[in-house]
This record gives sequence, structure tokens and C-alpha cells, in this order.
Amino acid sequence: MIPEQFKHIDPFILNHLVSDFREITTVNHFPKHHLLHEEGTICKHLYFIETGIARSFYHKDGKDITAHFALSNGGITAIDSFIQRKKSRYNIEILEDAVVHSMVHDDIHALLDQKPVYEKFVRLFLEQIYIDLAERVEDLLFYNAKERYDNLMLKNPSLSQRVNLGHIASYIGVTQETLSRIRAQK
Amino acid sequence: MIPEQFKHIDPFILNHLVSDFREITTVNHFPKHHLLHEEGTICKHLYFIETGIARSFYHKDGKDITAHFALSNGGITAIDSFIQRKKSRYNIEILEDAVVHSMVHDDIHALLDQKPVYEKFVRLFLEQIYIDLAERVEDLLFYNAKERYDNLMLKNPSLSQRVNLGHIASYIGVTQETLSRIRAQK
DNA sequence: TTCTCTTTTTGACATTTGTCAAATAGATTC
DNA sequence: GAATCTATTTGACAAATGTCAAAAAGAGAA
Repeated sequence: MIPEQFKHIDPFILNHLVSDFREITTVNHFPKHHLLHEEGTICKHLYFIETGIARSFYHKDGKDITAHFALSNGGITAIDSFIQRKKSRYNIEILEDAVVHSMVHDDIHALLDQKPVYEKFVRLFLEQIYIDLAERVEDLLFYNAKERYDNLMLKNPSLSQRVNLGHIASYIGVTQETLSRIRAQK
Repeated sequence: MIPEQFKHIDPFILNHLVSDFREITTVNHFPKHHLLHEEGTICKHLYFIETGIARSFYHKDGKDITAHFALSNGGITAIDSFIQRKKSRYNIEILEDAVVHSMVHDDIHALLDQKPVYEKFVRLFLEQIYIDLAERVEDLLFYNAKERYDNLMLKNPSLSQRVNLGHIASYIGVTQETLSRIRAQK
């Protein structure tokens, strides 16, 4: 349950870190279709999915576009709002009944101010999600629709059975008709 | 010269921070075409451009793809390698004679270990570049070639006169012929 | 200036992906 | 199981972008 990039952190600090963060974490169960966050409001929570699936999405010309999927052990928030403390354009929706751990923005920052040694933990976390996002950019620049779909399926094989075609299509930047044809042709 | 997101940091700490980071920074002048970093090697430096332009790029099917442009006050590194300490697929090239400030990875981390209070500075930096990258993903998912070009020109109006068409084209994910036609049609 | 090299533009055509409408398949409720 | 939703697939065609080849324009060197 301890992510790869934290294995070099002093185990003593890590122990404290885990228990300190656990103290500001609450666990809830949410049903499918529940909105964890709604656009136009400031997102105060960082969520981690224990079981189930969530996605963040936003609207463009009436259509909705999936920005991110979070499966088991994945984190999700309205990142623009969470970082910059302004109204978000994202929604966060539960796609499959989920057990969700959540932390409040202010609690995280109070903890970081109190124990700056934990900043390193946050840095490693940010570095990881930055690398992931950079891969996504590369994916969009380099690969055609079929390749992008295949890449996503390699990373998350269960996704195709668990979420709507349309959500996956918008995530990889194609229409759902195109994705349907891509699936058909193999 | 102090970025927006640091204005809420204690000025006393910020003063020390600036002088401490200055101590591990060296300044060089590099001519056009100079390679700051070559693919296949581990990138040990974080660069900041004072004047001039640099770009990072990598290869795909013989073509090269621009991943990032750094203009005045912009930072650049082979991010995959710098964070994960492994061989990079990126090159970094000077496009216009440049004055470059550089810090060595190990010096940065030694400084952070010595003064963990600076981790917050790094976090804010990472948050900022994450937001920038998220905008880029949105740009690629939402907008067509002409819109992506216009968006880039809004952010960096000088770019079109200063760097090759082909570099800009690969950055926004189109061929240079397409970009040439986009430019012609206005 | 002339020659050469590099970059940009243009043309003709191919391929990929999008759009709109309708048909089919799958799920859910009564 | 029938009726009703919702999700997915299919067809016909349109629009955007890519490919390849060649021409034109621009930049630098002799």
C-alpha cells in the first residue's frame, strides 16, 4: 500500500507520516453516480479510491470530457481548484460503488506547516503525477486513436468492461463512434 | 523576478532561499545549436533561461517532436530523467544564443535535505508546472490545429518569429505543412 | 552577386476522424 | 416478458489533417 517512490524515505518518519495523515483522513462509501465534486465550486478535498472507480470530467460544447480516471489506490481531485484555490471547471463522479478516503485541503496544509518534513512526501507525489501527465501529453502527440486506446488498455485492462464507451472515448480524445469502430476492427 | 506563487512565503525564508539557491547556481552563455542535454544520458541539471530560447525534444520515427519551449525566465530539463534518475529520451537544444542558469540535481537535493523548509518552494514550483501541463492536455483534447496554434501564440507571441515552423508544428501536434497552411489562411 | 543550403509554401491526393441519423443491443422497471 | 431507457454499433458522407513531391523564398558563404 506504500507507493514505490516512498520506499527511500526514513521508515521512522514514514510511520509518523502515515499515522498523521490517517488522522486527517475520513473514509466513506459512495454509490454509483454520486458527485464527489461539482463544477463552479472550490474543491476542498483530495480523494483516494480504495475500491470502485471515479472520474473527473468537464464540459465543452455540451459534451463532457473525461480528464482522469481513478481506480483502486488512485487519487483524484479537481486539480486546478485544489492547487489554485479557485472555482473548478471539473466535476468528479463515482462510476462504480466506491470506498473513498478523503482529506481536506486545509488539514493537509496545516499538517505541512506543522511538520515541513512531510513536504518531501508531497513533492514525491507531485513528481509522480507530473510524470504520468507528461506521458499523457506524449500519448496525445504521438499516437493515433487506436494506439491511444491500446495504450490505455495496457495500463488499465479492466477499464473497458467497467466504464462507458463514451467516457473512455473522451479520455483518449475521440468520439464514441470512432472508438466503437476501433474496437470492432480487431 | 520572484514568481507569483512565492509571494506568500515568509520574506525572511525567501531571502535565505534565494541566496542559498544562488550558491548552487552557475551561469553560462551558450550559442545557438548547442546541446544542453543529449538523449540516452541521465540529466543532472535543471536549467533556467535568462535570455534566448531552448527547447526539449525527442525522436519518433525519424522525426523530432518538441516537448517544451523555454523562453526568458522559463525553466527546462529532461524531466523524466531529472525526476526518475534514469536515461532520458529527451534532448535539450539552444535555439537562440542564451544565458542559462543551471543547478545540479544532487546539489538541489542536498540543499533540500539540509533545509527541508525549502521543500515548500519546490512543491509550489511543481504545482505550477503541473497546472501548465494540464492545460496542455486540455489544449490537445479540445482544440483543433488552428486553435492550438492561436493559443500558443497568445501565450508566446514572439515564438513565431523566433523559432522554426517545424518545431512549433510538432509542439502543437501537426505536420509543418498543415501549420504552414494554417498561417496562410488568415 | 551568385551559389548553396535550409526553411517554408503549395498542389494533388490519401487517410483518419467527425457528424448526423438510424438501427441494434443491453439493462431496468413494471 | 413487455415496455422503456440507455449504451453501443453501423452506414453514408463531410471535414480535418497527413503524405509525398516539387516549387518558392530566405539565409549564409564564397
